[in-house]
Parts: sequence; C-alpha cells; structure tokens
Amino acid sequence: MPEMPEVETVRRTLIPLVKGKTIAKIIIWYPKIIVNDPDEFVKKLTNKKILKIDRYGKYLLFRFNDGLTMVSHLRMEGKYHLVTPDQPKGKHEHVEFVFTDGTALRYADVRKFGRMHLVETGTEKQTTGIRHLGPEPNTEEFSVEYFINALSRKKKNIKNTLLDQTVVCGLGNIYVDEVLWQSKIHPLSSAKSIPADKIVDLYHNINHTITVATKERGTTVHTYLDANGDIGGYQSMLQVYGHAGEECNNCGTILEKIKVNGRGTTFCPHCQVQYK
DNA sequence: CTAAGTGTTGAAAC
DNA sequence: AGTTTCAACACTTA
Repeated sequence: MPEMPEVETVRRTLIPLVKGKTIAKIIIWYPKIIVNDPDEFVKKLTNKKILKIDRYGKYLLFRFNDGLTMVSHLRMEGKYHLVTPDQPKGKHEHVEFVFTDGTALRYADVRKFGRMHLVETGTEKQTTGIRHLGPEPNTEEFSVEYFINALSRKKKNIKNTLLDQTVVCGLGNIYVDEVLWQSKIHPLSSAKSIPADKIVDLYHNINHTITVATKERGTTVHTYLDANGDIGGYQSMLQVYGHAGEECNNCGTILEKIKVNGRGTTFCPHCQVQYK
C-alpha cells in the first residue's frame, strides 16, 4: 500500500488528530505487531505525550517526551484512525492507544504485516529497516551524480533496483512502474546498462512523481486510506499501474503485464526500451 | 480452488 | 564476502 506519498499523507492527517495527546492506556490485541516485548512497550509509553510525527522513507516516527520514538511501518495495509474507546473492536484492529482526552488511536491491518518498534530517540536510524535506507527523493543526498553512480554498480534489473530501498527509499510497486513508463525504460533493463541521459530522465521523473503524488494525497488502488479515512487522488493520473490490456497513452500499443522478481509489472512493450 | 495484492526480511544461492 | 533471489509473513478478493 503505502509508498512514500501515502505515508506522508498519513503523517499529515494524523498530526491534528493526536499531537499533544497523552497516552492513558495501550491495548495490544495482536502482539506480533510490536517488535519489542509488548509489556515493556506498554509500560514505557503509558503517560507519555506525542510531541510530533516525523517520517523517513515509508517509516512513521512518533516522537514522545522522555526521549522515546515509536517507529511504525504500515507495510501493505496498515492504517491508523481515531475512535472513541467504547467503539467495538473491528476484526482487523490490532493495537489501541487510549488518550487522556477520551479519544483513542487504533491501528488496523488486514494482513498483519505492519510493525511498531519503540526505540530511544536518536537511535532510530540504527533499527532494522531504517539502518540501510538510501536517500529520499527530492533531497540533497539524492543527487543525480549519486543516482548514476549507484545504478552503475547494480547487476540486477532496473525494476528491482528501484524497489531496493537502499538505493533510493520511498518508491514501491506502483510508482516504480509509473516512473519507468514516463522514462521509456523497460523494467527488465539491466540497471548498469541504462545510458546516463536516460538515468537523468528517470531521476527527474522520480522526484516529480513523488512530489505530484504527495500533493494529490497519494494513490488509492487497493485499500489505502489516510488517517481521516479519505482516499488519495493520484489513481486517476496513473498511466500503467492497473492498466494492463489498455492502450498506452503515448503510442497506443496494448500495455503488457509480466512478473519481475515476483512483483506484478505493467509496461508498454513499444515505448519502453530494454537496455541489456 | 487458485492466484494475486500497495512491503520487508532473513536465509539461501550465486 | 558482497550481492541477488525467494519464500514467508496473513488474509481478502477476483
């Protein structure tokens, strides 16, 4: 589900719902969501106040007083929403943070892949997952020189390379298919064989697509919703993802769908050049 | 009944 | 020894 634009939208919609609130009680219905010992997790966060919410890549960072940070990853289908604690527990709700003001934040996740990890603020970049993340799009660290250099060392295909969060973080299956179509690069192209000028195109398309998709509040194609329960807007702008069997908006050729390293991949066999 | 689905990870394989 | 691949995670929907 959520790739960087969706996670950023969740962050923005979550802030007005929970910022400044103090946790009175935590109920964990499905303990595997919690990376820490659940008892310790509850004990440490009880009576703590949410100061702000940051984000790195697809990770949400809930900042609490007393030097605590809760690292939260939604994986495929994780969602946060505000309730009153008397509302009956939904089938797929796994964790509840009850606040002292009488509201509660619930975490729902049909596939139970999401994780919450409580760490000391400042050490979050050493946690599994965040430790090896590459730069985010639209940052100084993600320079075109860096990107050309990084791709030149990769022996795998470009689709898999862009999904590799250690190269650039924040892209997922939807936006990778979109930026490769925009850049006219075949998903099975060898990353290191793509000419530099095409990598520059790809670089700009990554930055631009993340910017526009974030402005549109993300993409809802399966079940993604923000913290208010609202859908995104970028799905209407998708050119290839979910459009297999339809005509390419650039050349009219029928878009094909294949598997690339286990992930469904839609592309135009005419426009998108395969570099070997 | 089978396959596919927005993501990551640890271990196996290269 | 670093890099790449792949099954596994858990559940719903087509």
